[in-house]
Amino acid sequence: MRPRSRRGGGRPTISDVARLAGVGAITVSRALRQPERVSESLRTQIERAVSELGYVPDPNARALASARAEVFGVLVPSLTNNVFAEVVRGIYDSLSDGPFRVQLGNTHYSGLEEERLLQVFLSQRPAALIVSGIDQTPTARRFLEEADCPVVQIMETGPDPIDMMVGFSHFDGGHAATAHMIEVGYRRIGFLGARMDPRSQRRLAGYRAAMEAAELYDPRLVTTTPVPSSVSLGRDLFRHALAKVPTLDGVFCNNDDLSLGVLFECHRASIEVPQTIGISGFNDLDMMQVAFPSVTSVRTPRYEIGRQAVAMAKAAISGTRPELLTVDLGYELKVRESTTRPKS
Amino acid sequence: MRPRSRRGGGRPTISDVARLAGVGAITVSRALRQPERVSESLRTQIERAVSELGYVPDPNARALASARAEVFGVLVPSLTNNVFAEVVRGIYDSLSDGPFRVQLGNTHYSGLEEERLLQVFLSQRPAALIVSGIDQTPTARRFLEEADCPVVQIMETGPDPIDMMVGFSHFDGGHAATAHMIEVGYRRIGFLGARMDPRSQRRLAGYRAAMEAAELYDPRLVTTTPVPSSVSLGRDLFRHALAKVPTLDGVFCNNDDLSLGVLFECHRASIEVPQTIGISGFNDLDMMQVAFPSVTSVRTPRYEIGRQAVAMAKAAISGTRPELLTVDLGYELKVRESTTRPKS
DNA sequence: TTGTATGCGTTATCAA
DNA sequence: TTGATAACGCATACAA
Repeated sequence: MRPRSRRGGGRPTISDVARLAGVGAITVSRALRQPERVSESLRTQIERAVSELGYVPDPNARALASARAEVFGVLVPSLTNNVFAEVVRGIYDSLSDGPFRVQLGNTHYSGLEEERLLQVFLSQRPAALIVSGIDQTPTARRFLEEADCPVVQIMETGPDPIDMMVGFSHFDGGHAATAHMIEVGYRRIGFLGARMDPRSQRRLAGYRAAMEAAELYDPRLVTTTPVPSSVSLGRDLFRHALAKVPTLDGVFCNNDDLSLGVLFECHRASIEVPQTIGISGFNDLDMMQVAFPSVTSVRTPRYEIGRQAVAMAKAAISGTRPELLTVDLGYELKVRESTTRPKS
Repeated sequence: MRPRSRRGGGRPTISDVARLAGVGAITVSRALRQPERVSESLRTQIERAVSELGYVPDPNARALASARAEVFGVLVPSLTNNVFAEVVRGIYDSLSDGPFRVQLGNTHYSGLEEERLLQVFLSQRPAALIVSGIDQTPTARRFLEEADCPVVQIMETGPDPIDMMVGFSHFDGGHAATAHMIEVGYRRIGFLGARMDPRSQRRLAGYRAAMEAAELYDPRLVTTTPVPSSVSLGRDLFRHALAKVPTLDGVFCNNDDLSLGVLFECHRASIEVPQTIGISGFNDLDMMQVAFPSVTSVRTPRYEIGRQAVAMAKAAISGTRPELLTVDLGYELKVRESTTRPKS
């Protein structure tokens, strides 16, 4: 029985490995992190000793000694919103094979909460930070600028990046969906929006630009609420919109929860889709193509955003900063049955 | 300019605070963790020094010195499945006000992956571990038993807990939904199941028990696949089931993605719900009550499971182990339009 | 209630 | 290529 130290739980340490392999502790450390800088004979001995003892490095000690934790700090506004769940999944999938852990924070769409979490994250000296959106508070932005690690802003692209960016244009996405509806003949197209965070605002701006270009814009067509999005809210907003504008012949929804709510309400009220009302959504959840009628939506590359953000951060960590610091992954308008009708 | 140490990034340390406050470092340490054990005068001075310097404790150094990281390790099989996203949200919400961080791991429904992640997590000496399900591999179970921290198994309850448990009976939930459908007059009730993880299996067992009790069980009524669940898969499974058993008059779906797929397919194929086909789901996603027709489902307390798991772990950490080591949070059958029809 | 000495497990530094 | 030494920043043990 090897003697147990006073406080440790008796787990083998790097010294135990060194002793068993007959080398210095620092050589073990190197063999683990930069195998190519250790002679093959020693490396083999060390590997044997490691597996014999079942040695696992202590990440805390490692972080303390190297002044750098192998942690990616990730800040998202919601954990349950499928969009961010997919982003987070992309991040985890890209990180699972390496040494990096993930530190996830839920800002609840609050800038102050983001500041607070940033401070907590920073205290660990993370290897990289991934934050959602481009509208950080001045304080949060300062934290990020002084962070001494790669920073990736995700979901959107825009001018004046803190460091790196991966996303797409919400304005363009909103514009494309709206322009499509106009193109196929809808005229009184309402905008339904919940939460109205900065990205929702830009989708609305895209909608408005398209409507104004066609001289169809009417403020009464816009129905928004700061309330968090949900399917039931989609139903409610639609009812409001219809009450306000009985001649409504289409809706562009801020996201697919809302569009699903609209679809169900149309069924319930026997409103024909796409004949009487056309529906476009945003994000293109899996179910939109299965719905009946299938729902037109703007497909957003959320999983890919997570992967790309990690790839860029990893590159920056390893010294080779990506040539492109801002990556626009685009979107794709998926035209489906809910907006398929003869031009009128 | 205070002299910067060789490696540190120049952040103030506990010694800096101690010097400024004119006390020993250990007193600062105590003032931060156990304020009541430090005299009020010193405490005030220390607090002033802390905020003046902008001191934030280094969690890595703290973990190293105390042989205990303020981290909750959380293992879930999926990040995007709304059920687990809600559980995770409950966990984060319960932990956001304290010193604990969350270390999240995605096992992808793989026992081996769970073992691997457990080893990674354990290397940090977490304050507590929360794992999904009660069917850990023998190796994973051994890791957990030797973990030297509170362990909570979530989602299900069952005999032989490793330590603590929070969940509900999936068998009972499946039984209740099926019994309800039988009760209101459905006879040829199919079971649709995807993924078929252990919890799905137990829902199936509940279905089978109810069907057998009514002498309605027929193996041809059961349609399952190991493929991950999705709305489109619900549609496909339903088509298969209908092809196999044309007399089908109802389906109990393993989860609400599937039931939504069934609902849409019924719309598309002009199959009347609930008259021709009755539908029951599982989990009761928000949208089920908005769907048309609204869908009967078994409501599961997933957010609450996350909160309760954290509460129990916190209690155990602070020495006061909960009197009840296994908590059954139950479920609730929500009867809606999709199974509302006169008895036949 | 407060402080001193020491150790936590690892890596950076510098020399061999 | 390898190793001895000294941090890293904090908490434990023990003494005052």
